[in-house]
Amino acid sequence: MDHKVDTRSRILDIAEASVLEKGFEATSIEEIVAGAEISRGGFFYHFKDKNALARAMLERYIDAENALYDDLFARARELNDDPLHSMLIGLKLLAEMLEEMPTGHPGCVIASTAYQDRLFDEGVRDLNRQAILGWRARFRGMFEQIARVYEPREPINMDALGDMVSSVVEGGLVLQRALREHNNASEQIMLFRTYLKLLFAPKA
Amino acid sequence: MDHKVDTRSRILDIAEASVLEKGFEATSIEEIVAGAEISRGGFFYHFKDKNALARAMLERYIDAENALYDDLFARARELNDDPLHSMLIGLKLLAEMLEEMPTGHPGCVIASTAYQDRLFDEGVRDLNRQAILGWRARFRGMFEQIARVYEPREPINMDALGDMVSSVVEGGLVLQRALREHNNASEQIMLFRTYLKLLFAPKA
DNA sequence: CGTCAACTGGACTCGCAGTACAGTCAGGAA
DNA sequence: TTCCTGACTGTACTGCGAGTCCAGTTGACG
Repeated sequence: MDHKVDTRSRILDIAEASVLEKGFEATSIEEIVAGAEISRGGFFYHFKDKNALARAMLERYIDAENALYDDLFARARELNDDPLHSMLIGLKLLAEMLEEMPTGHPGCVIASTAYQDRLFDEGVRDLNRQAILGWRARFRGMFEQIARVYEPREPINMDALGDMVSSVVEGGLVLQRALREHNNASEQIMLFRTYLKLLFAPKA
Repeated sequence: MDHKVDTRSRILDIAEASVLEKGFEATSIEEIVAGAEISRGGFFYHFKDKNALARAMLERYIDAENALYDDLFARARELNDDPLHSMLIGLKLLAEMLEEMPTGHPGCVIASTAYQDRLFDEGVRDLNRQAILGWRARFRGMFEQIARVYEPREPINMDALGDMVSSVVEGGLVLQRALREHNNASEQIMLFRTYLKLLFAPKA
């Protein structure tokens, strides 16, 4: 456990950085082993093929993202007990966090795998799917809690509203990548936040 | 001009279908020439390399998308002269259109190229960038027109709001692809429509 | 001392991008 | 009619990256 901070994790770290920067397909095993300072054989000792690497990366990403959401909205809830206000605080924290990520955000791995479907097996695709469905359920639950206190001003499909968090993050990240700007995702989150404010605003 | 409906366009058609289905990298020149019933030499006669193909595809996509937006919002404007209401109609039409596209929507090519950056040269990336900036300007203009009639209920960054159309479409398409569902993008558009309704609702 | 996990290193196959180039073939200009 | 050119075909080659196979090394632990 000296400089070999667990080779497997080191491979994942290198791969992650490269995939975030240029995509999965464009990331060669060659450069991963060069970066991790191991041999090709060593790579295949840990991962049967590139698919297995993708799967492991996705698992890590999704766990990290879920932990992040858990933490963020738990902190937000501590700051304000009202479901709407704690959600607004959580989204603000999320936007701030996105702004502080110079290169990229795990979220884009979701999009990345989505658009390179055929490169991945059913397992990878299913991981991706389950992650998004998990976020849908998570946010749907939170929005339902809000709706119990503040009646929405317009009828809303709660599943779609739950998806909108992921959608707005993913969409923002796509813009960010394509435009080479740095705050599109956080701006989109802030717009979504304003949406919620309007949607659940008391009629009074 | 008999069965050879212009070989170049035929190549683009085949490539387009394949790229929409499985991504650019996973689309081999081999299968394109097989589909278009030409030789490998024939392909390279028309396109210097895969990059040139990507560029031509993107150009076609962007033109088509712009023409679609022109048409859609022109029709919407004919149906209602009010800027807000015609925007709401246009978004409804857009959502309906997205629902009727079984496989995919050109929009995903934007995301696709964004996430496979390094495969493409500066020209391709710039096309992508200009397209998104164009949509930003287009929608920003429309929202400003609306804001002149209906004062927004919350202060809004108009550039970001313009981007939100693209963001919500792209994000919805990501979800759609990952979840293997078929109406996420149109649902997201409809949510965005509700947003605009709330944002520009008269205070009365 | 032996064993086992965690590697190294090299040789090989295969598929795909891209290059090179010689040859074919239809149709319009001279 | 001849010649030229644009739109190809066909073949052969290089080079790269994924993935396979496997024999051998090394360090920690029982």
